[in-house]
Amino acid sequence: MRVTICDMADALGLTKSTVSRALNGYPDISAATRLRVKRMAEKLNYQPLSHAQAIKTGRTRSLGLVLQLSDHDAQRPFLAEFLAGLSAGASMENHTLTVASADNDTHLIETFRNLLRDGKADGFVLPRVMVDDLRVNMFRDANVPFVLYGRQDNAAGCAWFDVRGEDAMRDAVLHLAGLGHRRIGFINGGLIYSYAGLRRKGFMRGMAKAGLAVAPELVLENAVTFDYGVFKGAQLLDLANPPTAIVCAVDRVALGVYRVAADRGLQIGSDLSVIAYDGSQEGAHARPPLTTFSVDNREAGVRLATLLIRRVRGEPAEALRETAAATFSERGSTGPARHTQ
Amino acid sequence: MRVTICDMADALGLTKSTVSRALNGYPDISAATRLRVKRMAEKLNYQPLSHAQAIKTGRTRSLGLVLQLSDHDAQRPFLAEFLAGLSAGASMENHTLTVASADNDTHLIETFRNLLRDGKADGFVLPRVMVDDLRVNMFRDANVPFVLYGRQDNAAGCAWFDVRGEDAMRDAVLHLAGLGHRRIGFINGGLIYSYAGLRRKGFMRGMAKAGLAVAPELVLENAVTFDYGVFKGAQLLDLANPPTAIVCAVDRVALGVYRVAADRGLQIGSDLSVIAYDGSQEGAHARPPLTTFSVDNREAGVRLATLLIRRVRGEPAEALRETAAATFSERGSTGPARHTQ
DNA sequence: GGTCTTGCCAAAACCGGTTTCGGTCATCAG
DNA sequence: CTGATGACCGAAACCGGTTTTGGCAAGACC
Repeated sequence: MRVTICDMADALGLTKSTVSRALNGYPDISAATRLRVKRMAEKLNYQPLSHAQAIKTGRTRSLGLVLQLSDHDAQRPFLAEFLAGLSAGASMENHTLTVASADNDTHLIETFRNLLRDGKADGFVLPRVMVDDLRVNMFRDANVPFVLYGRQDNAAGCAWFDVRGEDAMRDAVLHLAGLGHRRIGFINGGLIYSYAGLRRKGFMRGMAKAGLAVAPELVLENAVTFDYGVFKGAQLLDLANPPTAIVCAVDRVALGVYRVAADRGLQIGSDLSVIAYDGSQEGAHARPPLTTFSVDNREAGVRLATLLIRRVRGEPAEALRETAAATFSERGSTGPARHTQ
Repeated sequence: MRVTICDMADALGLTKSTVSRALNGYPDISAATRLRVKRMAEKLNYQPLSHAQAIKTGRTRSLGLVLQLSDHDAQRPFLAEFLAGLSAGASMENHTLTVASADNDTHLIETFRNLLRDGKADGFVLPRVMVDDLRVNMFRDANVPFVLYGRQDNAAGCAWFDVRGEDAMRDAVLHLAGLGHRRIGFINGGLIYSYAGLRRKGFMRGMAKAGLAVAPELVLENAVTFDYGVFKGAQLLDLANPPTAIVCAVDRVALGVYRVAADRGLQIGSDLSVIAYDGSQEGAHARPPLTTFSVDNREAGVRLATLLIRRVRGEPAEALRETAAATFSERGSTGPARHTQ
């Protein structure tokens, strides 16, 4: 049987109200009693029943995550790691993770509303932040705690964790420039996502730092899948003066570029250098293995969970913002530029 | 504000006890009153607060899923679809999905226990069923509702949904035999998992049905990843009399075989035929696209959720068993046998 | 030495439900 | 006409917590 607050009260010779207030840090409990209660809780392994608390407090110690199915599947391979991190971070603070899904926008807000109304989530983790994000606007107005995996220009009320993709893109350019590449192409991700703007900026900064001019025809946008990689890659390689290296904002797109290169008889690594971003398994198994910037999605999950819990507990959003660096995984898809034109 | 049972009672001129019993189908409520109450619930959009109910009933209308991180990552690409199905199936019956994770076996049972003790899950979905499964033994003894994604020999008390991998393996063999292949290799998945035995049996049945003898050196086991595919694939192709076709129990392994074939200058589809199982994206993007048996993991999630809910509601496990067929996705990695030796 | 705080805890109400226990009324048999 | 029977619903207790209110004793103040 579970040990209840009444068991605690009996064991201590106190009333349950005193036990409750001792555990919740009310000021009218003497330090001695508080300590005695906490010790006993430890000893009996007492954990208040979250949904019994919830009926008064409204909070169930659970974090919400809603998967958007309409979303292209680029995120999916990373989902397991991300979830593992989220649930691990949550359970560190005795929270749990509630996962729901929605297939379109109306269903999405309905799902959020139901989870909130039924107290299934005290706050939400919002992955794949968009430039103009429905969810952010909703929660900001409704004063619901949330934390972003990604950043937002309209930052008021937003807590977040993000990996600095812009730095990765910059470093990718610098790495390629160091190998002698001067015509470097860029295939960006989906412009609706907030990461895309950052990564383009990073690419630009890298080019500037390397003293290279950006040829507008070498900068493409909105590629998020393998098929888009094929399409945009062809666009670049079919230019009269094609790039000798391509930076992709997303691993899968780079694999599309691999395909195009193969079709044209180009060897990745010698004829064409490619650097991408994500650190996916598929990239590691590609041939040659894809040089990329790896993102630790598990750690991201852990960070996001702890940030969200602190947010739920009332800390201001502005104090809950973290970023981390991606780690460069040099694997073999880059090489020195053939001809420095 | 939420509408509570008291609001309902007021609106109806009844007491909350009557409202509660009417909604829960107690027999001492007249049909007329019951109808009136249900109509009003509809009208006011009344939903009992699950954690308020839980404090008496012990059930929160939530399904549990614990991710095992120690597990190799073969399942991960499918996780998103699977989760989407689970949460969709759950929400169809007004349930939610609680996801946790564990990195080893002791942590695993502790995680399950905590979720149960805190009423975070009324029952569990158990993916990746093993031949000798700790979780199954635990829950069977403790009388905790659960449902398997996979089957169990020791079937007592087990409800399940599964895709008939054995039929797929059989059909794979028959397809290859139809193309003239006579030396057909088989690379099975992890023997600790219950699916492996079934798939081997399916392969054997296919061979028998095609009138082909099984060469023991052509049947390998325990390959679950790309790297294993490389290893076992090499083992087969380095034989003095190598197979002209290989059936793989897992897509990723087939991709390893692709690699080995490429290293030996063999064209997949003409020099070597390959059929696998899973229906992964990576397989579809491989070159040539991998012929495989696709599994609808989303649908599996939906089915499992509904089965588990019925199990929680008290239906006997034996009545809650379903299987489905995988769908053959012919994509280009098979071809007629070169030489019928 | 009486009153006024203050510190500390008990008592009781409450949260939104479920469940047990009675009580009323119509019906029906004797 | 009376007593028993059932159908139906209200009253109240309960679940495991939180929060408000109340009260007592010790110390501070004048």
